[in-house]
Amino acid sequence: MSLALPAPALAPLLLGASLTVRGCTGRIVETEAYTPDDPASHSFPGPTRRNAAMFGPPGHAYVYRIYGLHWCLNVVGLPGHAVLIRALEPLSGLEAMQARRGPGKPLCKGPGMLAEALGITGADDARPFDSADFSLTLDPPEAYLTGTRIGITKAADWPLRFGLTGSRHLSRGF
DNA sequence: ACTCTGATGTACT
DNA sequence: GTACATCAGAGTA
Repeated sequence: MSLALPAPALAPLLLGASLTVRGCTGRIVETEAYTPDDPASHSFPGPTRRNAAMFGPPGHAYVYRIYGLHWCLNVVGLPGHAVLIRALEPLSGLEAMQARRGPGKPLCKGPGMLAEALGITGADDARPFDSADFSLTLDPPEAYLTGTRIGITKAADWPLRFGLTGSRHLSRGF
């Protein structure tokens, strides 16, 4: 299945998918869609050095730093379209994730947390998801939740947040 | 449970 | 200088 899709179609398709990053695996339970005509999207102003991967080939990563401290992982679809991976259900490589996150901390309950748990940094920007380091196996859900995106001020009412129904691993409820 | 705030890098005005 | 696709810790209740 090609990932060359508009973000609002790709985001729910990625729910349920198994994401493996260098030996650690999690099931994607929460995503958000960002499109080129969306004022909240990094692609809105057009291509720049930072967002270059968002305009690159589909099925690659777009990784950026947020608030100076955390990394966030996206899957690129059509040019200018990307899907932010917001939460995972940890499946394997739990010890490595725990070691990177620290004892007692949630592993993948938010975009910054999952990037830290999986060891993702800016070095992974533009990395393809069919490489030795990254792999993605789709398993689209029968049903999913829709809501408004978190932590943005522009286009705050656009219903572009998606989650797996009933998951206990969402960053927040819907 | 909640609200407030500090940390910190980049891109923008 | 200001705004940010965030998280953790401290405080209040």
